[in-house]
Amino acid sequence: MPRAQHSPAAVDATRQRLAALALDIYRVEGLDAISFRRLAEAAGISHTLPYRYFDSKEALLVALRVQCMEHFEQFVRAREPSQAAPMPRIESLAAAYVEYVRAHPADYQLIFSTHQPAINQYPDLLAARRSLFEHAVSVVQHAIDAGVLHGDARVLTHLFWISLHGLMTLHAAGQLVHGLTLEALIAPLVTRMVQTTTSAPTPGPAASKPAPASADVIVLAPRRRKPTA
Amino acid sequence: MPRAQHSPAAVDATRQRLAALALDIYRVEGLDAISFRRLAEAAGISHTLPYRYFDSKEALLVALRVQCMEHFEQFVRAREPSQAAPMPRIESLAAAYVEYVRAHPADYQLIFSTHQPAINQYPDLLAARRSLFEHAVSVVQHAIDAGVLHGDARVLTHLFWISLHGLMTLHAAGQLVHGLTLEALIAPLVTRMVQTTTSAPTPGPAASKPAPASADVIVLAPRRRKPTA
DNA sequence: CTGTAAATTTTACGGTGTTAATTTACGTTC
DNA sequence: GAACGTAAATTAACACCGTAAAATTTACAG
Repeated sequence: MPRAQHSPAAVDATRQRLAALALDIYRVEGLDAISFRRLAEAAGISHTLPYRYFDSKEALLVALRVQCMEHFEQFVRAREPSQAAPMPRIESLAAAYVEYVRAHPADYQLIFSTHQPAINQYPDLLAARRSLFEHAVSVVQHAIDAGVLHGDARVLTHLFWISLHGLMTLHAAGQLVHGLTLEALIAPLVTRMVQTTTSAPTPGPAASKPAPASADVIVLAPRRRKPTA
Repeated sequence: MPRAQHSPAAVDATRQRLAALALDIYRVEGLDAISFRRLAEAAGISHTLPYRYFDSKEALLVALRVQCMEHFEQFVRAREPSQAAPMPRIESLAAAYVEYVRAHPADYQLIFSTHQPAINQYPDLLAARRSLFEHAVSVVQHAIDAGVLHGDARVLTHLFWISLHGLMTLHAAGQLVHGLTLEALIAPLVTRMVQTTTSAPTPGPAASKPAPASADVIVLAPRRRKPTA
């Protein structure tokens, strides 16, 4: 006798539609413009109905981040050369990364926004990040297998990513210091990244097993201390 | 006849006091807990009086950022070895940077928070950032003058900073991928940073004058193309 | 048609940033 | 010392916001 429940698929579709709408609002008017009431108005529904699709505003923002991350991954994957030497593949990956941030700086800022719940608390976020990261790892692993890179693929990938992210997050937020542009920094950065890892077979103690650093005083590996062995 | 105006010094002092109070709230309860009403209550004043000291909430947040940046610089300067060889000085600077973020992750996140007005729009922010950056530049310049580093000091400093910032911002936001820790990444990162710049005298075309890149297709400098000269 | 449960809207509460009106406090002048 | 004028500070008000609960509409089985 009761009214039939909406199919989970239909609910998911509406959730997607709302998320897409919220993303539109974000892109045009910024983060502060995102609100359930505004979103509901844009969708032509009452201002509490979004609660059927998102547990809270935080959940909505997480959904937006996931959406952006998936788009990011798809963007990067689409620009990957099908057949290429290992290092050019890595460079293409880096180039695609940069290209994405230049094309969608706001989306990138959303993905890596500070003051956001830790990624570990949302399985969807974790999965999206993992997918993107592991893709990069596979490209790096390919270079390692070919003998042109040396070290642990995940650590190496993370090192590459750290540098790229540092540059792109500053660029997207307009925080590069005056006089220095993305164009002036990206080339030397990538050059250094690549050149370091290809030439040096990761000198034992530092890369494979970093200094214990259980105490919080010494953070950097003391470079002048000779290996005890 | 009129009531005496408060001296600018007294007004500044109160502004400082309110900013310090807001920073306390932020550190304990996070960004969303910062509000004029909450701040006013903590300061024992009416909820609109903060407008005497800050044009808007955005201005308050900017003041907090400036406050954190000044503390950051002071923290780093205090840990600088007075006399040391150029490269150890740079390493100490990097270590101090890392130490600060580990000790005050929330403050660091605030300084570099995304979705904040561009730094160029607030002279105070610009000055604070400039001061911190130029300090680092001087340390790098010292190494260049000693002949142990090669290249443009500002570009080189920015490259160092980008990598450190990439790592620390991910660390502070809890966004490092699972299994990889700050401790495991900081040593190889710094090792690579240092090693690259000391060994390579910045191979002409890439570092000094990056590829034109007026079109937005090619971003990376094509590494395999030999210098025409 | 009717009952019933799901879907949706309406109502309500406490909180926010911000502006305008109002009150308070104090130095100057009579 | 009382009255005045102005700066300081508070109060009142508005339009938002997230969220919870109540009220209502809607769609379908019988």
